[in-house]
Amino acid sequence: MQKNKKDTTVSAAVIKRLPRYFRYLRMLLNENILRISSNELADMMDVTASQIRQDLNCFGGFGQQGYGYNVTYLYGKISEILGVNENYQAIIIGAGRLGQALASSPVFTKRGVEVCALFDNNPQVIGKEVDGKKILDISEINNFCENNIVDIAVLTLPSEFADKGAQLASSAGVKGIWNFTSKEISAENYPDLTIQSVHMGDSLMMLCYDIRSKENE
Amino acid sequence: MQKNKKDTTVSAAVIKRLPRYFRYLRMLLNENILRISSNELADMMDVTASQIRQDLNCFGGFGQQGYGYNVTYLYGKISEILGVNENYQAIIIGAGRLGQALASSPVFTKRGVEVCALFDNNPQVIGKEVDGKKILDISEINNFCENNIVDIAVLTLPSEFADKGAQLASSAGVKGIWNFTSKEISAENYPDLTIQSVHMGDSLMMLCYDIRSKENE
DNA sequence: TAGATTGTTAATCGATTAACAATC
DNA sequence: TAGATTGTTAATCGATTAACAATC
Repeated sequence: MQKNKKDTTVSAAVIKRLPRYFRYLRMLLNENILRISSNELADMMDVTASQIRQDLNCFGGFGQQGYGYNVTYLYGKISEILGVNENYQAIIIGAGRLGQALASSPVFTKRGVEVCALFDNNPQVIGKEVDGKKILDISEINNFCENNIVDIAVLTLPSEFADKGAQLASSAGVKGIWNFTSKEISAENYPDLTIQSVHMGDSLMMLCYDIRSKENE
Repeated sequence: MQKNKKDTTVSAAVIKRLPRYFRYLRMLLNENILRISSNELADMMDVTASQIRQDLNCFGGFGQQGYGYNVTYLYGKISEILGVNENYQAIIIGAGRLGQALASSPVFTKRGVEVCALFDNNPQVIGKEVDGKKILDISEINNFCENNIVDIAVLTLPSEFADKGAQLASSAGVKGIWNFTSKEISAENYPDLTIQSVHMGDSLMMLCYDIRSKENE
């Protein structure tokens, strides 16, 4: 079998930048800008044109010499790479304030992910609906996942139950975990799962660090 | 004036790792482990001992040859570096579901940051209290910040109002913005402010990418 | 064809790792 | 003192940038 560009692994550094390209390309589309050169985009995004060309070339030649990049086409390609068209289905484990906030936020729909249900163990919220999605009893999670395609489990339960949530998600057979707790989910414990942690707390601490170092200048 | 280690700028790569050290050290303290070598910590965290020693040495010699690191002391130092003891005060701009969720979450208190008020323009929520914090009318923001010390503004309003929120925060005189919208806040427009964006959506997209690339293996 | 801009190779820069002397 | 482990320098590795030939 021939090995083409798409088969080779792309470095994490590049992957991390893809969502940002996605955001900028969508902005350009919204502004009806249909053509852009790596230099123009580089100016907008405050990176080098070289980096943009290198990054995009990890996935294939999306541009055209002498012309630049067709924004619609490039946006489509990046969307494809990031799985925006896969229509991934997500469940939210932990229907407290954060879980409910996410359920009704555009963060999923904007990226082609759909929330199909929430789960909790609190009788006060079980049975409720958030943005048209039902909050079910946590004990129904396996049953639900057998009867519905579920790709992603979002962990929005208290940090002390993070691992319990991951176990539930794992045994329910999801492909990935989107972790909002402050605990790390050990990848070794869940070899079949892909895990992404938001770690909002880390972000807050970096903000505090930056504030302090600016003050001490 | 003598230039000491603390004055030299530390690379962003190192700073990004500090909150993780903070989390692991707190875990160790909770388990009453009061002494640790770079090798042991490296095993726990799945990084190299060399990296740990290099990272910590950017801020000073926190260890002791032949002994290792005193966990209590090191935790204190990292906390200090990250500003955990500064008692920073935060306001939340946008008291929708996400804003209210954050207001009542432990993400702030665990890191020594205090939420002192929320702001919104929706009469339905103005006057309400969340976890003991008042939701005030957005028009009172300047007045509030004049009469209270406010270091951080948390942006949890709809993305289309991100820049409006940043302007409000800026004119109210906060030091830093913690941005939860999907829009980027241009640092050039707010030279006096420190900005940290969570970009949850980017995290979700990377999760989707990883799921896809695992499937295509 | 001439001009523009990509795709790609080569050069540079920075970050990570290895090694070891200093020292508790 | 001997053993352990740091702090720090030197070597390696990877990521970013610069340069330019390919080509639209």
